[in-house]
Amino acid sequence: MSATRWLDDEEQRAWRAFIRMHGRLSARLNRQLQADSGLSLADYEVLVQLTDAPDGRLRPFELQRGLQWEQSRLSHHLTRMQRRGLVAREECDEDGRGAVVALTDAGRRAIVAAAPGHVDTVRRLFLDELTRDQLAMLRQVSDQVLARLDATTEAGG
Amino acid sequence: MSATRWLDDEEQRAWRAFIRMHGRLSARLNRQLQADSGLSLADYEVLVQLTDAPDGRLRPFELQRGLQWEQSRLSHHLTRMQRRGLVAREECDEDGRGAVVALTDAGRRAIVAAAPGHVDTVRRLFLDELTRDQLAMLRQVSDQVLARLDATTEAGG
DNA sequence: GCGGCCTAGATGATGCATCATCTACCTGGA
DNA sequence: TCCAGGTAGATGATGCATCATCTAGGCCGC
Repeated sequence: MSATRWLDDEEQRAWRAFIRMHGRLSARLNRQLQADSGLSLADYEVLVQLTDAPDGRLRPFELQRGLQWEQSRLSHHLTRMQRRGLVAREECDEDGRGAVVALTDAGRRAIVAAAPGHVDTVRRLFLDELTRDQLAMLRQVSDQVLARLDATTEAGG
Repeated sequence: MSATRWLDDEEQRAWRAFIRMHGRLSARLNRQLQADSGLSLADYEVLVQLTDAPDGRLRPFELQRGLQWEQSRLSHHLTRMQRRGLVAREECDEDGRGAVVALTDAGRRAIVAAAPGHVDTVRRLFLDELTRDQLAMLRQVSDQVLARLDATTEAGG
């Protein structure tokens, strides 16, 4: 490796501010969700995916693609959500290896109850703080970085 | 609460892209650090703070302010780092309640070894992807949101 | 129709994050 | 001087994230 190019002042500040902002924001969102509806942000995201799916049913690997989670994280998380009655696991007819995850009534009720407060908090703490231009740029930046992440394999990075 | 203002299309996309980008980016950074130097991102940040401190020593509450972590997270984390020999806990002369966290030689060696690869990865996966304007915008947005987070108490939010 | 390889998913171990709670010490006022 | 409240920090329990590994069924060429 050649000599390290350390971060200059502006890079340093931007990078640290970004990391810290995300950390604190997600902590707050988590706390609000947890306190008001007993769901974690992770639960919420799983439930959103299932709600958007026809019949409230998805194969775990579809869920995985939608969430971009690690497979084992998803599997463990589903186990916990199943234990709490938010989702159910069913057998899959088309593929003997597979499973189907189904939103339960309790799961549907939970997300319906949680959504307004969560959306409101996202607005108050984040979206309302940004101009429309800033929002567009943020999306642009996020998409660029995501493309970069997709493009680089684990090797070296 | 009044009727929920749901997210419009652009808000939805920007918000989700942002969340996903951060999640995947930090996962990659963590893996790289872990694989190449056996440190987590959290370890790294603690070590950075200590390295920047005079004499490699800080009170836990100073560390906490620098990192903006929860107190108990920090305490647990220090316990683990202490067990691995990266930091040491000492008694505090000025304040009988307090402690002092000191960077050990092993800790110093660990971060010196880890830094180049980490900085390089941050560049390759993130900074190099952004224009200078985008970087400035990101910092601006992060600071705005952080100010918002500071301004709102836990109550309601 | 069976050997190798792939994909779908579960699981045990371990480290991490958070919550609630606890101890010990400091500080200011009656 | 003593007690009330506040600050510094540690700790046990619990849920979460990741790694390595495992099972089982699908798929393909021979």
